[in-house]
Amino acid sequence: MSEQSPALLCIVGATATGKTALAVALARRLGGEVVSCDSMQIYRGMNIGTAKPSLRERGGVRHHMIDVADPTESYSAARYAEEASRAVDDILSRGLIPIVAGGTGLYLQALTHGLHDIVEDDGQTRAYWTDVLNTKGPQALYDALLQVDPRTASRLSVSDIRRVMRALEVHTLTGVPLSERHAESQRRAPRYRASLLGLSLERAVLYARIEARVDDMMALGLLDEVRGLLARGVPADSTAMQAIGYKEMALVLSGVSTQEEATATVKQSTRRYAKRQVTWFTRRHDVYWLAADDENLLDKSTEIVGNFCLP
RNA sequence: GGGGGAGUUCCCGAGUGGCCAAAGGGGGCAGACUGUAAAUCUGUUGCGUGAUCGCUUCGAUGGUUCGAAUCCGUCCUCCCCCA
Repeated sequence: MSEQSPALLCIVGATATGKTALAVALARRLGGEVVSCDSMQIYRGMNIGTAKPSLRERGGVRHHMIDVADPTESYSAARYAEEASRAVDDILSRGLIPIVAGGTGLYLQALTHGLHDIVEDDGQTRAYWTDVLNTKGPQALYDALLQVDPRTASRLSVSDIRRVMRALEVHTLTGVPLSERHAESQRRAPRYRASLLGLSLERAVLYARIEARVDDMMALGLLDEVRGLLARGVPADSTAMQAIGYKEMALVLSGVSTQEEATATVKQSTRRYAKRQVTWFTRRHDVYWLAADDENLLDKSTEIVGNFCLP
């Protein structure tokens, strides 16, 4: 057992701030490989709408955790943590520097700190609680949680059905309240000593970039990409099809909305998503923020990486 | 030219004399987040940094009334019908 967990450089920030480009540039300069941390770029065939870096954009740098799942599967944070850490360790073992880049906060946390121990769904538990929800309603579900795990219940809202449900599942499956499992997992040492480099952008600039990017996606044929996915049998209610840009295009294809309306919705949803990302990463106080549009971004980040991030 | 209807807070839209700074929805802003996370959820949203307080607001203006977004007059704008 090594005395301390390995250092891990992570580039975070809202969508459209240039995380990938910086990661690639740093990888080339420092001799590294990129590990994507994006819950949607993992899906094969979802390229345009996820702004998946093209081969050209990858600049000859090897990328991991992209195209690792089929859109018909539903992925998870735990699976990401598992597979991504394998990739990271592999890169380290080859003497290279892994550079994690991405905006999915939960996935990053799962990778660097781990989740509480994995709980396999036995195929019945979720069905049971879903039935309770359907027959007795959300309040009954919440009350049930209140009985077995008041601590978790108290921080959740009755209408936060997903989390209430999950907490109940965990308890049913393990007999241990989720709150206790959280506390346990927090006591464990993080898997990596993550150094976070955050790319920030003035809100108006960020939003303008987002709008331009969505227009580009439309011009590149996002609608056709979605048409192809659906034709290939990707269910409209799959996790993958909940991605911003995809669910909206699906509505266009089914005649529910016009392309103009859908495009506007995509822009709006992306702005909100970006804001949530900002909130997520701002909460962490260990992020070293840099202006994404700084002329000397690469030099500055190289310097910071040298000073703080690498052993 | 005649008849009818409508103008409400960023938007849509309730509200027909006091309990209305004004329902609800949208949007905006802020926050949360441990196996769906580009998902899901929460709070807030006229001004006065807070207020059981004050001020300004419901097309404009003038009235009625102890009191008006709500009633009356006039004007402006929009829509529909008849000519």
